[in-house]
Amino acid sequence: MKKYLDKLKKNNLKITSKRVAILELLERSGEALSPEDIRNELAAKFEKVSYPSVYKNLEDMSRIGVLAKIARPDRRLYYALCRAREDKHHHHIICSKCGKVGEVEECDLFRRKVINGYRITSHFLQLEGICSDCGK
Amino acid sequence: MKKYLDKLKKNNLKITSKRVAILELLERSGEALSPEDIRNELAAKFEKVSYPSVYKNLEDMSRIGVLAKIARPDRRLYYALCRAREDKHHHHIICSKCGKVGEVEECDLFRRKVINGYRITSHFLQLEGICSDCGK
DNA sequence: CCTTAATTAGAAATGATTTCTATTTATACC
DNA sequence: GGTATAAATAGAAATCATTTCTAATTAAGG
Repeated sequence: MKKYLDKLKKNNLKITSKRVAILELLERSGEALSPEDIRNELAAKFEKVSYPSVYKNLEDMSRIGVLAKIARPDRRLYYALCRAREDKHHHHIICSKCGKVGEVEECDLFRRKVINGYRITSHFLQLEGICSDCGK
Repeated sequence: MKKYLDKLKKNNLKITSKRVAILELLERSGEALSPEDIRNELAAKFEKVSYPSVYKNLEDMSRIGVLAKIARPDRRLYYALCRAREDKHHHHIICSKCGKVGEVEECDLFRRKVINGYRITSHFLQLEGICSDCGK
C-alpha cells in the first residue's frame, strides 16, 4: 500500500480517505472493478460518496500508473490495481455461478514483444468458467 | 465478399444494400471503424442512413462472426471485418495509432478444458499495439 | 407477383460518464 | 498548532454513444 501512496504524493495527488479506500478495495479484491462497483463498496464505509469524485479518482490514479484502466465490450471502463513489480504475470478467471475469482498463470503473451508485426503494448485476457466447488 | 454474404444467409440475415456497403467499407479500409465512422461513410452513398440500423447491423454481424467487435479506452465500440479462416481459433490486435486490425493465432487457451480447477466456458483476449507501419 | 418476416428511419429514451459550481479538506509553510 | 491555498468533494445538470419503440419499407421464398 505504501508504494501506491508514495506514487500519489510524487504526482501531487493528495492522500485522501477516499483514495486510500479505493486502493484498499482494489488490493483486497484483486479484480478489475467498475466505477459503480467501487462507489457501492465505498458507500458502505462513508456517509457520502459522489460518482464524479470516484470517476475522477480512478482516472487520475490510472493516469499516473497506479491503476490500470480496462475497456470491455459492455462499453464500461474497469479499473484494477497495477501490480507492475510484484508477483507473476497473471489473469483472472471468474466463476459464472458463484463469482469466485481465481488466478491464471498460463499466459506467455507478456513475454512476446511482437506478434504479426505489431509491437504489443497491452493485452487483456478474461476467462469465465465453473469453479471446482460449483462443478461438483 | 461472397463468403461473408453466404454467412449472412446461413444465419438468416438478409443481404441488404446497407449490409453490403458496410462490409465493402470495412474490407476496403482494413481498420476497425466506429459506428459513427461507418454511418458517415454510408451517408455519402445513400440518401438515408439511420444510426439504429447501423448499430443493429454491426451488432448482428459481429454476433454471427462476420465482424469483430473491439472495445477501446475511449469507451466506444469499433468493428472490423473478421478475416481469419472461419474454423481457426483466433483473436484480434488493434494498432493504437492507426486502428489497423490484425489477427492473432497464437492462442492455445481454447485447447485447455480446465485451468486451476475451473472448467473454462469462455475466454476473451484483446491485444493492443503498434503496427509495423506506424512503428517505423 | 404475393406473403411474410426482417429491416429500416426517425423520434424518444437510456445510462454511464462528464461538466459545473460552491463547499470542504489535505498539505506546505509559518 | 494555526493558516493560506490549491486540490478534492458532493450534488445537480449536461453530454453523448447507444438502445428502444413504432410504423413504413423491403428482401426472399413460394
